[in-house]
Amino acid sequence: MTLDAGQLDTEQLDTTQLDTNAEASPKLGRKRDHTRDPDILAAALDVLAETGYEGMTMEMVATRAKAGKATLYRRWPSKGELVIDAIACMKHGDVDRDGLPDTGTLRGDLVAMIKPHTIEDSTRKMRIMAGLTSMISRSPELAEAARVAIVEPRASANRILLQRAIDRGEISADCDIENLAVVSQSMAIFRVLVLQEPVNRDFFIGLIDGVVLPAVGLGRARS
Amino acid sequence: MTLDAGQLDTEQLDTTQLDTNAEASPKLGRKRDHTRDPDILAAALDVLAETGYEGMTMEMVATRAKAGKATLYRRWPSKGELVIDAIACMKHGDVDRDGLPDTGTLRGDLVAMIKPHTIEDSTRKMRIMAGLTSMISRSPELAEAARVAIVEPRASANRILLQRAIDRGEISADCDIENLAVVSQSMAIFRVLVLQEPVNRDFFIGLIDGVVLPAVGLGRARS
DNA sequence: TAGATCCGGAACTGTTCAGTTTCGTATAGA
DNA sequence: TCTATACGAAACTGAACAGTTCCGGATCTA
Repeated sequence: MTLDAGQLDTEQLDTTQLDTNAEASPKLGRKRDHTRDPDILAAALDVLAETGYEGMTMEMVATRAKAGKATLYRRWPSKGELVIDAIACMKHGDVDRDGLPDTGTLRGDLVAMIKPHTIEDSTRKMRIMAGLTSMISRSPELAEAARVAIVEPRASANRILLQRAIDRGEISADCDIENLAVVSQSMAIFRVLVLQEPVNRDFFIGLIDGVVLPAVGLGRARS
Repeated sequence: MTLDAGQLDTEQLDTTQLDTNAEASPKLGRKRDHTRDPDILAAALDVLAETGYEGMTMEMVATRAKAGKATLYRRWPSKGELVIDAIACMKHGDVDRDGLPDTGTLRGDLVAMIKPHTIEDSTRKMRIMAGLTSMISRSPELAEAARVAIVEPRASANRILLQRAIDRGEISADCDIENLAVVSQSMAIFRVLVLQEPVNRDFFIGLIDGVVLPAVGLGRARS
């Protein structure tokens, strides 16, 4: 069993090494770039999404990244740390207020969030999440990395949209922002993980019109 | 890797064997009871909840059930089938209409569903679910078994309560029953799996008052 | 071109675990 | 009591895989 990623006292080393290597020792025969890192991390995420943590082997990651296993271990001390790093380095999408849609209505904003790109991205993240679940309960670092990289970005976007709707007087100020901000993610993970059904545009629209908007006093339950 | 449970053409054999063994061959020196089955299945669920599918070893299950590994393999052809059987044989709680609370209000009914026993049971099921996720995407039988034993009972209970509320005119008939019936489960799994936070009475009450009731036109968003 | 360094590939080690086999024992029916 | 059978325990087999080691070639600097 590989509980190894569980209790690490060395997780500090990771970032430390990264910084050090990137800046120091320019005297040598070659830049100590770790040029292959992005390829390897991307490969790790791919394999993770496809096979899950337990099904993922270092061989698979190496092969997919056209690298040698040795290269992986030169850079990360274990499979667990590689995965944590891969999650942490995920490009965690749109968090900035100004990049968010602002259509004037909550429904407009929520619907505007559903772009093909977003659905694709979301599905991939759900799959990665699914692949992580067994490990998450054993590794606090991994749980935190996943929360920051996958859950928070979308949750905080939703929080902002809801708050704007409150500010403009569109919805009541005492609605349950915290829960509502993660409803769609929860339902999406449930759908992918448990029901094995696709998460598509219709699903999200149905959620907005059937749950979120009614829950803030807009939509069908009032009409 | 143990994808074994994936494509089985023999899952019929399971129940067939059960029935056959229970009734046939009373000629022998001992009833062919498979007396140890319940202990073993219970042990399997325990280990599953604690360590997940990948972490669970046949040794653990045998030890916990005070049985030998050989006994397990005499009864089930593989680890995958044992797990499927364990899930399928789970006592899937209150599904009958008459056992459900009927307090006269939707809120009363939903709150009445939250008994300490239910929370405990729910938490255990969430953990088992968490332990299954990696395998669910590879085994349709397992996915189906989990849906029937874990998801459906509660979802259909919620559907009934919502329908009753509609019938008595308490809530609008065009509310999104299908989605609302799985909101609390989705959020609970999300909370356990991803956020690693406890699922307790307050959480469920918060969900009822902050999401479900507002979404059907009752509760804070209307008041 | 020479020297240092990084990389990919491939062979290797050790462990874990699913599944098997064997054996001594307990038990229920004749 | 005798006999057939199910059982627990323990040893065993074989495969998969994390992590290591070694080497030959590529690439950059001087």
